Amino acid sequence: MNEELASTVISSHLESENNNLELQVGDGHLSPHIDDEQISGSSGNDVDDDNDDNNSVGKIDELELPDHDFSKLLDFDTKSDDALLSAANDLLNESNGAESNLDSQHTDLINEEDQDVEMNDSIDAKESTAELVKPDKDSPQFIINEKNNLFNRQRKDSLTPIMFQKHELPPKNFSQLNSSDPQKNSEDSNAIIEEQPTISAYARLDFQSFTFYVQTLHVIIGRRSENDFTHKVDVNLGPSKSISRRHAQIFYNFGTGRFELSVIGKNGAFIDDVFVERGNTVPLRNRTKIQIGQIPFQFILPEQEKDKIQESTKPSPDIQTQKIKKEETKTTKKPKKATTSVNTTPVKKEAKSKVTVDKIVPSIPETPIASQTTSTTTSPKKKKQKPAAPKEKKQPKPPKKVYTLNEIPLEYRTKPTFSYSTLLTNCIRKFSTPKGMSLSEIYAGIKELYPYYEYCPDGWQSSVRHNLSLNKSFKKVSKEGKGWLWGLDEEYIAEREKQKQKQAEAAAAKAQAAQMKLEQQQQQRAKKGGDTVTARKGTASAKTNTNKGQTISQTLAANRSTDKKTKLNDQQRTMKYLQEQLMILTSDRKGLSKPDIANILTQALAMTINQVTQAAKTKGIAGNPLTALMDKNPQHLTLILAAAVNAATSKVTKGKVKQLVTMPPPASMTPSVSKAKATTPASTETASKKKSTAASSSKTATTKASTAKASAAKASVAKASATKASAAKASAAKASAAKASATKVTSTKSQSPSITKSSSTTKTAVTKTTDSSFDPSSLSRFFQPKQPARVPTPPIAKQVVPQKRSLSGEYDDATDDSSSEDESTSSDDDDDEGSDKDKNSDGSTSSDDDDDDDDSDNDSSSSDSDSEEETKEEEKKDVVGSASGQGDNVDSGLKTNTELMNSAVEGTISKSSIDENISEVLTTDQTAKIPISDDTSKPSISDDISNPSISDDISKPVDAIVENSVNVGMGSEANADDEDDGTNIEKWQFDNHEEEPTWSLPLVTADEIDAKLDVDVDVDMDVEVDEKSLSLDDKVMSEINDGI
DNA sequence: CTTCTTTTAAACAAAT
DNA sequence: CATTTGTTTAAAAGAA
Ligand SMILES: [Mg+2]
Repeated sequence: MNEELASTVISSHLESENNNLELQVGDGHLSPHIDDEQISGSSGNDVDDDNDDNNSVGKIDELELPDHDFSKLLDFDTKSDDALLSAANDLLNESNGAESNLDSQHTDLINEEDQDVEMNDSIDAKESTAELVKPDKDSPQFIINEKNNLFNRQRKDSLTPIMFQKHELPPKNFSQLNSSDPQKNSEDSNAIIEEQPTISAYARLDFQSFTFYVQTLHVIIGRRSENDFTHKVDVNLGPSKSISRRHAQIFYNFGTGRFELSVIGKNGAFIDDVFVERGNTVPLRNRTKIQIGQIPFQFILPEQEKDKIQESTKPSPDIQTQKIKKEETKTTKKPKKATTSVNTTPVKKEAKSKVTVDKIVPSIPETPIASQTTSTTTSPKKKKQKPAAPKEKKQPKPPKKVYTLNEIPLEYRTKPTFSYSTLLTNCIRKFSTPKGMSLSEIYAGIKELYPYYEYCPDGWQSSVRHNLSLNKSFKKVSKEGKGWLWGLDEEYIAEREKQKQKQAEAAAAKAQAAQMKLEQQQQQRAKKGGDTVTARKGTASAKTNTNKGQTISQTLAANRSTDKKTKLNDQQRTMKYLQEQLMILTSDRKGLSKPDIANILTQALAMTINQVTQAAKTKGIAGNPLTALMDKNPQHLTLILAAAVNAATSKVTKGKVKQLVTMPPPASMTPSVSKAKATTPASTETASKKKSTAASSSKTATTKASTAKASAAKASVAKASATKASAAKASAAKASAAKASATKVTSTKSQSPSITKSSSTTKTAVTKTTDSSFDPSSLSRFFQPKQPARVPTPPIAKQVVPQKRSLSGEYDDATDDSSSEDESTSSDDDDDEGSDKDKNSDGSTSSDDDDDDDDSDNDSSSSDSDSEEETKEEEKKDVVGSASGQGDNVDSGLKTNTELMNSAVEGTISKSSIDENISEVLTTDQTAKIPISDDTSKPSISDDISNPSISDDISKPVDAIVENSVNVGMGSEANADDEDDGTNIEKWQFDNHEEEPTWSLPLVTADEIDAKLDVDVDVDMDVEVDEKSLSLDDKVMSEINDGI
């Protein structure tokens, strides 16, 4: 039933769109009569009406989609499409369709979604229309009322197809929805897509993964799950419950002559980073940032952007908006004259002329922040203002802020490579009191240790919980109000380590033995003369193939080199990492042409390599410094890369563009690794918790006192970090990431991660502070640690992060299922008094306990019954056999980042000799070219790449090497779609790039690079680098030295 | 291609 | 009634 309708509607829409396209002309102004049309209009097809409206109104412009301009918002790959589609259709699974959508990129399908929706609604449409339009009612209230009616309106916008490329229609959607005649739909859509070169619309909404064209004067934005046919929305933000079915609407206010957005949803929205409560209406300016739920997008008005683009890369001019707030909302109502009427929708011509902006709006003269943007380090100002606004006293839940790339300090944009178990171990070691740490404290601790987690979405917390419960290394030490205080099971950890080592050794021995054998065999063969080349088939595993039948030389190489191999791999890994980071850093091309970008990237890479190498040499450090740096402290590397990119940029553009990448304030970055970081975000939640009754609090307090020692220790640590933080901040106004936290930091510090519950009074105060200062939610979806959306994406998939995970593995034995056994076995002492204890716990806990427990679970959840069934099964836990790994010593044991780093460095260094390193580096340099261009030069396959013959390489021509490296760096796909130019480029690692654009390599040859380095670049390097990179290097170096 | 580890998500239960 | 906190189970991605 619905399906049929749907199909019909869709087709009609499509047609209509075509019409629109044709219509393009656009008359220009918005004439009042339009209203009439709209109101009266819409009989039958909504669509038609819409079109009419458009026509009458005149659509202003055609937007071409200069993707590059909006590179941030638009670029990227197809996969997203799939995601969207799936989300749209149904896939609840994907769950936050929103998120997945966002993450993914590219064209949208929303249209389709819309269509669906529309269909459903189509019926209702008519009446709604009437209301909408009435110009008079600008007032928000009015609007709101309308909403109540829900169903009604239907105007939809067009869907524009945007470019689309590859993604063919998603069969799924259509098939599902319109079983009736998928073909038709598909065809239509295709047709449209192809045909339309430009799109007529009043404005557009740029989402991360798609673009919505506003082609009607009223657009409803909200939530809608697939099966929900009760209402329709023009822009479907996915199933997330945090978004109301009708969360916001964008409409044209004839009175003020501009588009405005009314927030209808319960949870409000962020407009230019300012929280706007439900019921308020705010004017939309070009590039106004909007965030609803977890979905950020931007309102874009047509205009000629080209020029601007360059200058103001930054999309957000926000500040004023903030001020606007409610008051402004009111402004809407202001009577204003017709004269300006058109402005908002600046038709190219008319708009310009008319645009007298409005005095009405106070905002305008903002400082040209945008322009400064790059140069000034940007960050400071932005911070998030949200704290102020969002804090409503009411119940409304504090929405979470999603950070935008630019809002996140460079250092914290990349996910730490540590596994969660390592993260937890480090965190607990650092902050835990003997009694353990509560979950919230752990969260806070991790954020403090690794600020990355401050800015990313909260998915990681789920992983943390998962690890705590599943991994035996973590045990419940004592109970706290609601949950448990977690601690480390040192014994368990120790044992595990042992086993591992054993295994490792065994493996190593084994490997050696194997090699020996092989060697012998080969030698024999050689003698016989049977060494004819057996081409190596590529078994991927390096070792394996190496051994397998290879030439003697190869064999030899293999033998001597475990090192070599690793080195080579390291090198590849490093190059890959560097390339990826560069792509990430330069995601915003700022209008530069490909050749320029290619040039810049190439030079930047060369500079970075050169710089780091030099520094290392100076310091007399051996080993491939780049690899060491990458492993040890990627943040620094990123900074260096950023500096190099900027240096290269200004060089290439001859000063036109000084900063392609936003640099965080120098001071801020300096933070020594070893120490705790300044920013302490922390316990946001605490607030809620505090509620603890006075009694309890008092108890706690007591507890604390008793525990003093532990807490004291903690406190000290915390404070230390705090102090540093504050100092740092003070020194440099950097503002960057740190932001508001200053106050907060202190407060937090005092609390330190652990304290949450304790200090009652103090706590409250503290908590408050915390709240105001910090706001963890918000626009961050850009990056995020998580895996790609679980969309059914087929092949693709690339790994973003080059870094290797710590394979060693710390987890546990994990999976052991028979938890029961262990417990029983381990026996610890259990205590069962559980229930009693719990009750008392609060009280008793506070007092003593001391050692008391170790208890492993027991009471609470333990399901003993179950245990019975399972028998031990394979117990072997101890034995464990996993094999492989040689992993050296695992880091699990490591405590501090510093330690980790040091250890890493040592290892690296020890292996290689200086000379070799240098040579390697050089080689790398040559490799340095970064290809840019979309076409698919050719797909290189990972497999092939995987095992390049190493030993031989030396002799090999540079070219070969280059190829390898290149391949490694970027993914290639066979069929590329070209189409967009600037559009795709890179994406956040978080996004998981599935497919990377394929780059062809135009580039510079090794010689060229050398030349550049020698001549121009060098100079630049010195200049630019001195301050930033160099300083960084020094630090790094010093650390390295220390380590050594 | 299979196995093992780790990460992400979700569904649920319990406690607040 | 909404959140937290914990357990479990799946599935997907990576490394071996
Ligand atoms: Mg555990």
